[in-house]
Amino acid sequence: MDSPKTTTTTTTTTIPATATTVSLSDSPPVQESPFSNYISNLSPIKPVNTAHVAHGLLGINSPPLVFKSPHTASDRQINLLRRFQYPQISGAETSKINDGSKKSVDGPEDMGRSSICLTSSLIVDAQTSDNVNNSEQDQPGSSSGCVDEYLSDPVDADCADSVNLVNPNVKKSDDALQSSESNLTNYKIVESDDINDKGTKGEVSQARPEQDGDDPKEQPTSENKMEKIKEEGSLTKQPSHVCPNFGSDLLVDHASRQQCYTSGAQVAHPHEPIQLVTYNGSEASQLQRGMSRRCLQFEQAQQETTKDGTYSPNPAINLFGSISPASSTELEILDSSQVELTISSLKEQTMTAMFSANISGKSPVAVSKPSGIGLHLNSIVNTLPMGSGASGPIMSHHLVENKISCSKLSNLVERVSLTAGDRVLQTKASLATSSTTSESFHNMESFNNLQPPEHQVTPHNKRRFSSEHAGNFEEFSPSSPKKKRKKASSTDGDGCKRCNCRKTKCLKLYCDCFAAGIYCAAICACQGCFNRPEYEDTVLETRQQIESRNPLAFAPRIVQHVTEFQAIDVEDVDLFTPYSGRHKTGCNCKRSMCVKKYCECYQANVGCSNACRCEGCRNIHGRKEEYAMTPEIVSNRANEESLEGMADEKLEMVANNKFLHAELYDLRSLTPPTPSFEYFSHERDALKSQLLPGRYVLSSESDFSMLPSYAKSVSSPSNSHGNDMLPKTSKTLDIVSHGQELDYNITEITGQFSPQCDELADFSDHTPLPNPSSIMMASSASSKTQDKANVSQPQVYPGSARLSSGSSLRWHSSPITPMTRLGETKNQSQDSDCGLYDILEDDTPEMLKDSSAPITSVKTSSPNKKRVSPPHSHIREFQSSSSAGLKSGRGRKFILKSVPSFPPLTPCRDSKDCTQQKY
DNA sequence: GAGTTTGAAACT
DNA sequence: CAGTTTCAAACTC
Repeated sequence: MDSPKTTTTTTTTTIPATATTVSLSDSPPVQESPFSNYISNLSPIKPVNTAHVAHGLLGINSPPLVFKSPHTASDRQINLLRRFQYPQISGAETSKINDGSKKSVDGPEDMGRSSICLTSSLIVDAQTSDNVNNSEQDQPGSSSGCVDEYLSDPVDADCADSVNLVNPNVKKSDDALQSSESNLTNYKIVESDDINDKGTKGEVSQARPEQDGDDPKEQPTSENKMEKIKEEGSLTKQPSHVCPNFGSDLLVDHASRQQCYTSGAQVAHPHEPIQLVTYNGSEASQLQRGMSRRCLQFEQAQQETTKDGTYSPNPAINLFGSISPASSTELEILDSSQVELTISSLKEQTMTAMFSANISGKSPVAVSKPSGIGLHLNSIVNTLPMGSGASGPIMSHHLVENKISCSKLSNLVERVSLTAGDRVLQTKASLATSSTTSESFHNMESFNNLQPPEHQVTPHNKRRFSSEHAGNFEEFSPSSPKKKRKKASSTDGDGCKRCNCRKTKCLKLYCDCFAAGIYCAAICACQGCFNRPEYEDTVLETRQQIESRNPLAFAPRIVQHVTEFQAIDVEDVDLFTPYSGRHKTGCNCKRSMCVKKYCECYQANVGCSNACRCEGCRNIHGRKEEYAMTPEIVSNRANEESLEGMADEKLEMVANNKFLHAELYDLRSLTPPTPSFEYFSHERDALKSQLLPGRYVLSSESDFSMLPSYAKSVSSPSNSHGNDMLPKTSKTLDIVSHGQELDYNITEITGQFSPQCDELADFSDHTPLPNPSSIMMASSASSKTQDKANVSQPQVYPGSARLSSGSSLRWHSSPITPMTRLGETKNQSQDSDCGLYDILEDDTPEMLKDSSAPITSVKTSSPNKKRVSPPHSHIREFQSSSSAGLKSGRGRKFILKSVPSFPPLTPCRDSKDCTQQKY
């Protein structure tokens, strides 16, 4: 935490994680105290390091996986759901899921871990493998219940376990490194994790055994995972360790992983996790393992789900509580949700949720979107609502993303997209909370459905999480069946989706539940439903058939991109969020003008893209036309708008920006859920108040007034959004400035919220809130920063600077303590942010201009890449390169540089620019 | 609540 | 790959 560098170094050595684990296992207490100390001092930096390492590797490796991620995500989601739809994926996933469920059973700790672990989605895999191997089981954990451990647990468990499984040596090395670098929080975390894992081993082992025992299939899958892990080698593991900080992005391998990482990064950074650990204590550690694993699984998908985070069982709750005071509301919600849901089922979700919470730290919100990303529409939907703000429904469950699938951000969205999830977090407290709760419920339900036995408190909750996780909490809200429909179907509430299928037996993609990889819930009004746990075989078979026809049929449809702008957008958007997101296949609207939910893009709160074949697109989230528009155009428009002050134009601008970002992100393959948006939204208000006055106060306000009308004109449905939009537009114009302002605001907020927030705040400026958002933000921010940098300074290594900024941000956030951050945030955090902001502000125009070129390139590649590439880690990379080929070179370079740079960059350092920008 | 509209999914 | 049909959600009344 303290020093990114150390973390980096550690990360490099991360491999030693095993060693750390060993040491931990050996003398957990000792380490703990040091860890705790370190932790207190430390910051996420380590994660960064790990991430660092991981990035390179993971990022590289992961991308492809990422693509798969949809599947994976879906798989994971599925697993979560318990549906092991796909034997293939499902196998591994299922194993994970099982593990997760078991772990979930184990306890909230897992949740905590998961949150922590989230950082290392890889870890998850490792964990899963571990579960299989269960070398981890051994770990006795001593666990200190210290936060460190807690944090570490997730990581450790994952990493350590995985490492152990894979390479004991590696662990040793890691340990050595850690010992040497014990200071590094990351290592510590890892170690702690290990310890926890070990400590929990007993528990874990139990849980695992269950898992193992549960599904033979799982074992194989787990083995597969193990193999993968092995292949990836210590690196991945290390990354996992690293991930937390930084790595989240790098780790991307799988969207889920990425998500995890990102979240983990957030988590790791923030002290919150630590706190959680401390709170949870050994128990947490025990549970954590399971949690972490589950989380891992889920997390991937879940980024979004994590957002929800509501699942976490009581323990989870504890974690939450400990985690983010700021998010207390969320926590509370979660708690309630958790209570309702059975612990077991929830565990995973909770894990995610916790993560999200933790991550968001402050903001529960974070989660949401996640949802959305990469999710099926369902997931998306979930996210959307979130975006809408409080619309909670979507968010609520979702998000964040998510069956899982991302996002992000979301969060656990019902159907998380892959990564589901996309993930995204977004959170604003209110939104987040509501959304989260809903999500959590959904998750719970899905869980229950998935896991019949243990936890299913409810008979069937079918709900699924969609891969994305977004979790919809259909069940959650289960109001009347009919309501289900509306709400369920879309976003309503919660995201839980409910279907009303009559002829398809819920075995076709017509069924939202099925499409989301979720079992139908009691809430569903479907007739002759076969999408139930009891028909698992049928479901799986059907799924396979569908997949055979279209491998991506269950992949998240929406790829979220957390864009830098998102932060900005967030403000304006209010929650729409997902600007950055894009629909993979695009819509084909002819009469709805993409302003109604008939439009999948609109429904997902994402703008139309080139992939769309819509006619007369009026998508408020971004028109197809705009999508194609280059930054220059956007900038021009912005200028015009500023001159004209036309709300519509502003909207367009925003959309353009979003699109641009989206493109960039897409390229990056970031699918981070937009959950964070919500988070932003919260801040946004504040920001708005501030911002508006500043630049566009009048204009903005006028815009607001205009917006509604505009929105109406455009589309009635999104009026609220439209309102938000207006502000956004104004903000967008001012984005740079906003960024500054935001920073301030954020800083404040972050200070209030939590350390984690700091990071987010730094990035997002405003995102202080939610971790998930932070994650998202981070990814987005980083991406944005990079993008901007790239755009603005294509030549420069802006990458380094950018990266540094991004890294710094993260670093700052993680390393920096909240309070410090507050002060620093302005200074340091801003630094990082500043970097970004500076870039943005200074560059904004330039960026737009510059970006235009890159963007175009990006556009070309983006869609696919989005999917393919892993989430966050890639995101950054991509971000840097986001635009595409152009950037790709840079991007990679950046990435590489970024990795190294991060450590050096340390958060504060970058601030210099920030100061300038701000002032 | 019933009926219509819509666009994706499924089918040919 | 294009066109048509089927389907369930979204929407309207």
